Amino acid sequence: MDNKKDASRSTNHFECDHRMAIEGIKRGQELTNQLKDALGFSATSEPVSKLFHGIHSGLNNALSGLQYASNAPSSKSRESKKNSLEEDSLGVNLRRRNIVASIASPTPHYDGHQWRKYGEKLINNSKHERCYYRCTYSKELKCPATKTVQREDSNTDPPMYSVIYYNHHICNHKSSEYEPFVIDSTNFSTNETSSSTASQETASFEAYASPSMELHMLDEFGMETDQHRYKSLQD
DNA sequence: ACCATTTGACCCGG
DNA sequence: CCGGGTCAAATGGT
Repeated sequence: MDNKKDASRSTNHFECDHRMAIEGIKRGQELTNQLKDALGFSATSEPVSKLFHGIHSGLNNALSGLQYASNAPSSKSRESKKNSLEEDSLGVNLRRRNIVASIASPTPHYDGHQWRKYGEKLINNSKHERCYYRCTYSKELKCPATKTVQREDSNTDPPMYSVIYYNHHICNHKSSEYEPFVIDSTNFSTNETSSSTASQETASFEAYASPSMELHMLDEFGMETDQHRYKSLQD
């Protein structure tokens, strides 16, 4: 329409800074997760886990703020033959990718949402391919949430995957934005000892999760809950 | 037959 | 033009 590329010009160097800042924060998130893994059981003690929660919240807020600030509408004069899903009914641009969370996990699946794979790509300096998922309800409920999963190059015994979440879910939310979600788990010790034999899901663990807490939850409880489910998915 | 995944082509920004 | 993200027809499983 009438918005030209004027705004992007004046904030050009800011966008550059945003990029660097965002990269730095994402790096911080990854390292925080690695640190928590390295701490093992110690990381589950209340003061320490509160610290991690605080770190996650701070980083996540900073990330959200930066991404929101650098979210200025750019000149959209492109009109290709297939431009069907530029915007949905809510005006959400389905092609814009706003990072919501970035985690490293040995078990990137089953984070409380259903995903549908729509692509797979071998990335330049990576040994493994990156997989692209979108919310199962992206079509019915116009849910814009997507995620990418890529196995990291490091040959750790449980292979680690970098998971990046884009856009918040607008599906399946009932009353609160901070929806509690349930993960069934026998025992959720975060150290890697005796995790392979955990089998029957008898107990259920539930917790309230804020968006920043979600990072914490995903990484911390993803390990064992995913393990048996991952198998059933792959087999 | 239906639905999710696979996979090569296509799109698009840098 | 290249690299990363998405589309959509083909494929496979149930």
